Amino acid sequence: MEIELQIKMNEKLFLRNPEQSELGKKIIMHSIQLIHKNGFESFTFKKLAEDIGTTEAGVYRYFENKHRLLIYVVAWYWTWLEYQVMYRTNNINDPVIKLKTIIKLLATTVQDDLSTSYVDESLLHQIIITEGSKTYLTKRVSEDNKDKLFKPYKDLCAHIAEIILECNPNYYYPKSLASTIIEMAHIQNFFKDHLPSLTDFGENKDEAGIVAFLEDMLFRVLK
Amino acid sequence: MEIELQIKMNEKLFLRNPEQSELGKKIIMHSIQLIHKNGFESFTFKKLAEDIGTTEAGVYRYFENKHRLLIYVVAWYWTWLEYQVMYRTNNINDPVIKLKTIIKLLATTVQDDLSTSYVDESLLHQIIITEGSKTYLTKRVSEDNKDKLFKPYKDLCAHIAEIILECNPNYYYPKSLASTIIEMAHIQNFFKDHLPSLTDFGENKDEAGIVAFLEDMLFRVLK
DNA sequence: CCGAAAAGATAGCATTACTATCATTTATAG
DNA sequence: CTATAAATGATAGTAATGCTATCTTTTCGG
Repeated sequence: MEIELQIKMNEKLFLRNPEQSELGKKIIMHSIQLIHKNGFESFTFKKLAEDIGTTEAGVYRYFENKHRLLIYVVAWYWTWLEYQVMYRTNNINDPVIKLKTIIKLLATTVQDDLSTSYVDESLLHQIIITEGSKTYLTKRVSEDNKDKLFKPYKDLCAHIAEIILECNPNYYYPKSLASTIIEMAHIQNFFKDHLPSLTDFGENKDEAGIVAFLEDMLFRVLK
Repeated sequence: MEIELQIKMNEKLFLRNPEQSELGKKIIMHSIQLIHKNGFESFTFKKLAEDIGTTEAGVYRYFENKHRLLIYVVAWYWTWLEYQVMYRTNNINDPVIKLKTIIKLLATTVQDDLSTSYVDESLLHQIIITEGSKTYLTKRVSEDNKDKLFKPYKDLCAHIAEIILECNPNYYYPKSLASTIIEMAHIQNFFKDHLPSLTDFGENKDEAGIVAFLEDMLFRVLK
């Protein structure tokens, strides 16, 4: 039996639900490819439409603008990752093992999850690393936050903070430590590939060093 | 005697040196104000020119484009901060006190330094928090890095890494820990103000909580 | 098979991100 | 003090971007 993983997205993120039509899924799929390839700055609805074989107006029927689309795919990723976290830490009691699992999920290139046919999670992971913070580093952040556009990220952060408290109930900054781990899993990855002198990891090495660094940091802090 | 602090900038950052003319200084000053006010995305050379009372073409004579101008002001800030760090940790022997001083400089709203007349460092600090990472989160990062545009940031990071090693010569990830402290000083500030549930600091509180969190983290890691 | 919804096709418009040109002002060297 | 080079101002123009509008055709559900 094949199982399609359906992720329910905040309705404010789109004008028409892209999961409910072929064109919508194409928009998501090709957006991920194009943003990954050329970066978010040079990504336009015109180029996307040409890539898909539809028109600019067609894309605008699904998303208000490219920033909303970015928030959509990023929120999709966080929701998917939260699901992965739940799935893989289910039945585990030791919070230390849970946290190690989470760090690996955050910092390691995910393999494409076949149960979500039109989303390539490994490309998406790269997009999150480079473009993820651009979703909130705007003048609109407070309005977007009121519309709950960042809820998946915040949920994951809260979830990690809880496990941190399981590990050490007296630790004073669980949420900041959680957001630090999340952000650093990405930033250290970016630095490793593009500005390696800001890290202790060689450029050609894989993410194992980052995982080791984050684990070391996290568990030293939680002692 | 008045002392003007002159910061020598990488020549690749500009077409004509903005420090050497009135118009150039106005460009820097008003850029900082405009980017701070409306955000980098809505900042254009047209608006800047109108603000100053010159023309778009006039601004283009100094900077290739707005991204270069952003890198310029961000690099300026890092150079200036490195100077502050040197100045304030000079004569201090204890690396713990040095690191505490640095954390305070990184995370706390700086007061406007009068020895740099056309730059408002407190506005600049806010810009670094919100826009700083956009300087390198691009497809051009490697070319820009080859042109040494990020050298001031990297120098500061290396400097902090050295002090970390003074603190604990056996610590294995000094550079990654340094970049983590730098980045988190900003990101936790942004989260505190705009997405407070990702932190343990109330929105109306000052940066003292962030300083405490970073110190706690850093010295637990370095034990 | 009908009506509604979605998609396609095309047009248009204000803004952005530049480049080019030429006239005028300002600085500076002889 | 003038010649002249450099910097600035003024204006124009162009391709791309970020949309909105409208009208037609296709698709789909009842």
